[in-house]
Amino acid sequence: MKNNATRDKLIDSGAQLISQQGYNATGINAVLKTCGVPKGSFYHYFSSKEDFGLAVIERFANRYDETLVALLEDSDTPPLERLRRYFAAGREHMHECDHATGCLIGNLGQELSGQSDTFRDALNLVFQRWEQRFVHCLKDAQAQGDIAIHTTPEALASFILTGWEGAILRAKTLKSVEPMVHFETILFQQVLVPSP
Amino acid sequence: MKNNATRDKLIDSGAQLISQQGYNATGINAVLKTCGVPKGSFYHYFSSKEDFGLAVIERFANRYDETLVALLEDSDTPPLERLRRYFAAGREHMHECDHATGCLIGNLGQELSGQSDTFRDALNLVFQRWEQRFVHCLKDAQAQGDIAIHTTPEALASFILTGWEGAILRAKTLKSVEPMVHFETILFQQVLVPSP
DNA sequence: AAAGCAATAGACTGACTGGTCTACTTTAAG
DNA sequence: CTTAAAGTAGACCAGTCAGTCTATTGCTTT
Repeated sequence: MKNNATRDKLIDSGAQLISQQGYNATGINAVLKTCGVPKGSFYHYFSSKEDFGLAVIERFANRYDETLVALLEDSDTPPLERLRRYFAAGREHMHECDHATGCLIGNLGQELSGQSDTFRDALNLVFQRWEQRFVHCLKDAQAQGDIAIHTTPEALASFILTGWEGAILRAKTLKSVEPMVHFETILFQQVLVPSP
Repeated sequence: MKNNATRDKLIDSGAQLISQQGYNATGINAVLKTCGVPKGSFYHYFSSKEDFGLAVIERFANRYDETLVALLEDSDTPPLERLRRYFAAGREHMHECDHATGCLIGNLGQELSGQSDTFRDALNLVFQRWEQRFVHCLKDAQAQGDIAIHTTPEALASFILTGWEGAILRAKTLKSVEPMVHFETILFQQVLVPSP
């Protein structure tokens, strides 16, 4: 059986370093140093750095999906309020990391999707899963008459995800959540509105 | 005086490689190889890789600003039509680079703004310049009664820039301009509309 | 023609990269 | 108790990294 303790330590340290510095800028030795694991163990659990990177993505995506479900599929809360909470959580995270980390998947998507098709596919799947969560929430909002959807729920979900990711990117370079606030304001004021 | 020919070759090759692979993944030797310049010349014109990277950003920003002015401040064209053309040009570029390159400033913003404050400042200034171009165009549209601005032109410009950058990122991972189309559609359908 | 500087040229350096290799220790099964 | 496998440990490898160094070329100014 797999001893998950060491493996998990590697993935956690890796996720942290890669979030901060990016994939290419993060060396395996740096990961080993921060969690005190020798190199022999690393290549016992992972066949290569790419393999390791994919494991980091998978772990992050799975954990994040849990919080996403908790926020966006909470049937006790009105759909638009769920979205509000999702954005608030994102803003809070941005503060916590001092506007430096942002979104791991977004970061890696930017850095690696032109570099490796394997990574691009993996990241694309994560994004698609997220979009589906949005679609579900938007359909709920539509069903309850809270919003009118002039295109398709899928297109609107894409709009929200891309807009949010872009706002996170801009917040990093600006070191301020202001772009995230602007996005949210205009989104709720003009896009997520009921039919007139 | 500066011999600009060699320096320009270095910057152009660098911009191309960095666009494709990112900053950290692009080695100086690779740049030298693609344009047949010896290392002595590189360190004659640039004091370090960071200095070189900043020159690449500056060159790209200046060139891009020209096309931005040509598109967004063309007073012969209605403001919203100018925006349409801007988006169309972005989509075309995305096709040309096979959905791999995207936006150099966005890429570097993602990769470097957590890594170096010098880079972050430089990239932030470029984004701010772009936003000002949008602000100008949006004010024109407002003055002509084409759109109603419920927040401020600055907030709306931020919204458009971040949404567009996010759509480019998503287009890269999806290898399709679909997210860019969705963004444009919903933007013109629900955000850039006249007062009712 | 001589001097001086801008620019070219590329061998070289120490540090670091991802990855391999062998040796050792621990755990579990028969 | 024996044995095999899982996991730990880190020295080591070839290659690459950004950056330095010295030597040489070419042009300009005197």
